Amino acid sequence: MGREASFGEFVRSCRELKADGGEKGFSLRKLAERVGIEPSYLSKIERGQQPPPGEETISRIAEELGEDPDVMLAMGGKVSSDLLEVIRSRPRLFADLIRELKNTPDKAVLRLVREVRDGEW
Amino acid sequence: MGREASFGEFVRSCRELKADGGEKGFSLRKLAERVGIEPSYLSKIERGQQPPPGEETISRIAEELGEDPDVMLAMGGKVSSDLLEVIRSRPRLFADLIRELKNTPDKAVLRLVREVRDGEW
DNA sequence: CCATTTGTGTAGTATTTACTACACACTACG
DNA sequence: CGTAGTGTGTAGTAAATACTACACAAATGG
Repeated sequence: MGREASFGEFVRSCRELKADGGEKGFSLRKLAERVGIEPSYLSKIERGQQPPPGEETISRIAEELGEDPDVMLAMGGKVSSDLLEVIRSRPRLFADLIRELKNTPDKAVLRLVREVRDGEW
Repeated sequence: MGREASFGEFVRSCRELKADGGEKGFSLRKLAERVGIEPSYLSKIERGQQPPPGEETISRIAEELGEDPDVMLAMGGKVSSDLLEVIRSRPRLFADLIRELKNTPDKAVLRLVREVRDGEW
């Protein structure tokens, strides 16, 4: 129940911030409509009464709320399927890399990302 | 049907190699017993008539056949849950890294893995 | 030739996932 | 005051997931 609740709480707080922030159109019902799900379903999700929805739905919620889809997916206990695809294409390589980086501090990983991006090798 | 079939074919060929290689105890039934599933189920999986089994079962099959679990999971269209856990713990970091590495050649990724392992930073 | 072992066919099932549909009560506002 | 919009409760469902149980026919082996 822990993860479901925190996911829902996060969605709700994001939505209420948007709503209070003058940007109208973020009542529970409006968000549900924009995302394409039933209001009652979203209500249950926000209160942790229902587990987080599917990947597509989480991504659409994140998009509507201006949040990072990967972060929101993570809170929902999922990982974007395009990332899974990358891993599955070269499982040995990525399994090793990710396990190696498991206990590596953020800073070092971040540096690695930049190294790769800038092609410093 | 493509992925399911190739997964099954791979399992079958591994098993038959083991069986023909003198190492007894790798008939379909024996493997099924060792893994803890019904023979008929394994039979259908090997022939691609049934989609690949769950993560735990795939891992046990790989273990029994002396194959790499990550590779076998990948063939079954899955990614080990411990890797997912690592990604979910720092989604922004790992999402960026993995997408960055999507089109990076094996050699370069491998070098990265070694760099991390040897702590060259 | 009889018992065992082998792979396979058929017919299910329990659980999880990812939702919908509709009715209800409360509040707000014009 | 009514009506529009708000969140929520109840009661479902279709499809996917991950299997089991049992029976059968062909091959194998002592």
